[in-house]
Amino acid sequence: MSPSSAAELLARRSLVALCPWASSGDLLDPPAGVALAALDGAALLTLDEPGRALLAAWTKRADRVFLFDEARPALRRLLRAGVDVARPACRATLEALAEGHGGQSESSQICAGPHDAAERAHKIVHRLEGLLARVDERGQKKVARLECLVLRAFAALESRGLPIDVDAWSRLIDEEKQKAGVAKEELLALAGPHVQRDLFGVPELNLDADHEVKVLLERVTGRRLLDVTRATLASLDHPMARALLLWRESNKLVTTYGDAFLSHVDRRTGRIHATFVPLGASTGRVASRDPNLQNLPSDARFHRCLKAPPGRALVTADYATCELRIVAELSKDPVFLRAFDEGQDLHSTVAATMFKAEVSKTKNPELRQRAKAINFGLVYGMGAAALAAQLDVPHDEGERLLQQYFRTFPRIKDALERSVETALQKGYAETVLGRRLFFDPETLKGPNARGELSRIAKNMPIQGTSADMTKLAMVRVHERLLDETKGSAGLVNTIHDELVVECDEADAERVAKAVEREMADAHRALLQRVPPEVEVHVGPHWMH
DNA sequence: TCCGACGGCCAC
DNA sequence: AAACGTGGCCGTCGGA
Repeated sequence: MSPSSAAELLARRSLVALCPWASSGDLLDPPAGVALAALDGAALLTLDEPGRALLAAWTKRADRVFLFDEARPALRRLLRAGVDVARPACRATLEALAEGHGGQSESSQICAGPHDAAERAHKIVHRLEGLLARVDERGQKKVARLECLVLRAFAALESRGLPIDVDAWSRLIDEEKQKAGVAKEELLALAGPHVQRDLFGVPELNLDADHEVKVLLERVTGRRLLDVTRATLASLDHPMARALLLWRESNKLVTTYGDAFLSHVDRRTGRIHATFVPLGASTGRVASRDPNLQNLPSDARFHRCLKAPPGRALVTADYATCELRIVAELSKDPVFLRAFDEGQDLHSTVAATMFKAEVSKTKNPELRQRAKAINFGLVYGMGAAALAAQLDVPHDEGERLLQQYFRTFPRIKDALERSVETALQKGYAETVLGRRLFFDPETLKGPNARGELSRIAKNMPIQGTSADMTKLAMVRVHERLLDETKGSAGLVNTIHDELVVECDEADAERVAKAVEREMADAHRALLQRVPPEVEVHVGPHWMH
């Protein structure tokens, strides 16, 4: 088939399936060509210059939808060829929403050649109607629209990559190696003869082997241990436990964020091109891997290494107290709403209301701490035991606090219970956008199933609505920055309720305003009652 | 060489 | 730690 038949197809049809083929598995390499398919015809297009220009002219249009088998990797490849798809649709995404499971669809590899690509394009375009009907049956049409649109932003984000100062980062890791060594020496000195040494005096102790550590600590302290987690070790109040904790802290940084992490810095771009899985979590949250860019140490030393190149800047923007604002919106609790309307410190207000005392960050801070623990815990469907543990008070005190909380804020109790009711009656929990988490009837027959369902049903609408909001914000921010900066500015990371954008230094203030505005508008599109609060920082590096 | 389960721990 | 939600990565362990 000739380019002219591709041109004809693209002009004629507003929905076209598009499957790229490529010889390399590298997402930084552009595809060799694409297969196009509509219900009434098909064409192949090699991505040499005339083909590329033809395709790019059609894909950028808002009145043309391009259906992919797996959109995100395909969009990444196309971006490397200078082809941006404004309105992608994704078979795998729709499938996930129709099936009600997460996003790790059986990874359909890139097509090796035009034949495979043509076959796949034909297949998906003919299956689309049925697939959309199943999505609709599940009530996930609006969610599907957002999930498809946001793939463009994710592809661009992955393709752009996160900038990092590898040398500065490596120096931090070296420091941590040093600290880990010191901590281990300290620990060995404290252990003395309790640790065996081989012929050459090398201690036979593997601090990574929890069982060895447990045996050693039990011997030295004379106490029985249930486990060797941080909390247990801290409660021992023993110098050897403290040395072990210091070793763990540094060793964690060395193993997880050292060479293993830096191996993901791309040779060519010097940046990190992680994989983002938009439906990676059952709640609608995004997952990130290879590497995970959503659990980098919050330590400012590390954030300072995530640095824009010379002449460039990073804009960091996050939704302040996002989940508690969602709780306020869902419950319409007057105290919560008023606190947000008036810009009060919510934890202080909650503490003052439930304890009938004056509370601020400096006045009666222990009451504020209690309120804060409950505020966060309620988002997770926390029980009295967990609260008591968190606050280090007796169980009945935890019970009492929780009761007092729900007596003071009955609408919050009602809202949480409504979620559980819906889950039991309809079989799913739901976000503000209408994203649903369907409960598997099989797994709900276990003895602890009721409690688990209850916690998930309470948490999902909150966590999931936050995800709805951030994804909507990503779509808006991505489009706005394309319009305003012609692609010089763009997203480089997203962490649940935070966006990181890279731009020219000269544009930074304007970009910051645009990001703030789009995030606030995304909030308002979902939550009508509670006001948004977006915190924005501009700097040479990631600020949080 | 790979796999999965597990304990532990990083993030929100 | 815990009857506190969502993830991913590390190392060990036991097994193919």
